Parts: sequence; C-alpha cells; structure tokens
Amino acid sequence: MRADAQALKGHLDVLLLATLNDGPQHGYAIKEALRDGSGGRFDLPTGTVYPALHRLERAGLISGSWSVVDGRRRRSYQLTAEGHKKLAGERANWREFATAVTTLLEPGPWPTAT
Amino acid sequence: MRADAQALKGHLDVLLLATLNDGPQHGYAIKEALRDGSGGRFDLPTGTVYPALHRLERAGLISGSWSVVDGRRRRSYQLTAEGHKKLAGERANWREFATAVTTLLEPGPWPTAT
DNA sequence: CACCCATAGCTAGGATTACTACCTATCCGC
DNA sequence: GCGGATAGGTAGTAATCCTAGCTATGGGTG
Repeated sequence: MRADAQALKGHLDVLLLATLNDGPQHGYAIKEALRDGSGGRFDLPTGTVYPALHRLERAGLISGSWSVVDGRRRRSYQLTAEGHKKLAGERANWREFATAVTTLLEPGPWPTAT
Repeated sequence: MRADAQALKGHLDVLLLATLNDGPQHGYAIKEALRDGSGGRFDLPTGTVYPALHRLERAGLISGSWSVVDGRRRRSYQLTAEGHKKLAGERANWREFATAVTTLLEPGPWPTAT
C-alpha cells in the first residue's frame, strides 16, 4: 500500500469534483488529470477512481453518459447542480481542515523562555 | 458520524505526535489540546484517541508510563527518537499533501474569459 | 498472424482506521 | 448517595482506498 494510502480518505471526492469543474471528463482522463495536476503525487489506481465515480453518481453529484470514441466506449461525467454546490462546500471545508491541521503542526509555543 | 469523519484518516497520527512534541502529555490532555488548538474542530471521542495512542506506542513512536495523580491513574506519553523522526517526515508529508490538494482545488484555468 | 501495450472500463475482497457505544474507576460538589 | 468531570479502556461498525484480477479495442512489432 502507498505510504499515504489513508491520507486521501475523505478528500478524494472533492478532488474528483474539482477536476470535473474544469469541464466534463471520462474516468481515465480524470485519473490522468489528477496525476499530472499533482506532480505525480496522486497517481491513483483505476480501482480507486471508478468506484469513487460510481459513488458520486449514486449520490447525485455527477451524472454520466456513455459514448464511443475510436471504437472504445467511454463514460463521461459532468457535475450536477448539486455537485457544484457540494464542491463549493467541500472547498471551504478543505480550507478550514487544512488550516486547522497546519496550525496544530506548527511547533508549539515552548514554555521555556520568558 | 461527523461530517469529515474520514477527513482525519491518515492525519490523526501526525497531530498526536505534534501535540506530544510540546512536551509529555496524557491521553485526556492530548484530546483537550487538539480540541482547543483547533478551535473545537477536532473534538475527538476517547474511542478515537486511546486506540490511536496504543497504535503509536506499538509502532515505537511514543512511549508511555503509568503514574497516579489525585488518586487517578494516568498514562503519560512522550515521543521516542523514532517518533521525532516520524514527526518531521510527516510534517513535510503534510505540507506536500496539502499543497497538492489546494492546487488541484483552485478553480481551473477557464478557457472563457482572458 | 500472434503478441503486447496503451487506452477504457469494471469488480471482489482485503486492509486500515475513525467512530459509536459501552464499561471501569476516582474525586468533588450537591 | 448521586451525578458530572476526569481518566482509562474495549468491541464492533462504517467508510473507503488499494490490490489483484477481469473484459475489450486499436495499434504496433516480430
């Protein structure tokens, strides 16, 4: 398992939604967008991406449609209205979460001096 | 379950280590430090904190010792040398992770306006 | 033609981990 | 005596990411 395998937990959905915010994409393209957009850090296996997309679709946050390109079938997804709302909320949520963690990670105020 | 129940996954350990970096603490005090230091955001149940501390102790990152204060037994933990190293690595890891996520969450370069 | 790789999609099961719910015990205030 | 805060703990559940495997097409190579 990757070193930060658990690190993504709970944050993958917002990354997928954010990627789709740049326009409709199919799963494989989303996977590549995350890899390239993160400098290779989020090179997710398909077994992570596809189930997550299904989860988002079941939740009504994205909607998918089949098409065929070069003889290969594709499922393209786009954000629903609910997905847009969710993305906005999750973005704010991430900011707060990241701020809280970063603050706690700062070396504490040592009670030595003074 | 809390809204961001999964958000902490993989990040709790570094928070515990960082709290102990400010000096030895017992579990209950750590729990309060995280709550207060996060503006109430990380108000973790004891069923989250204690098992996590046991995990870190098993991993050799912290070491605990029993004491009795006011008739109540306490288990105080402090970072081991390995724990210090782990904390440094995890802090760097968090910075990279947070940067990657934040970058991906930034509104994409819209091809509309200029 | 046979074969492999990249593209594109999918699933079952395992592993990890935070949470819920519950328990024990002491001290203090009412 | 009783409840609440302090202090510690466990068992079992839920969520979700990963591993490993599968199907299928098109293009390139031997």
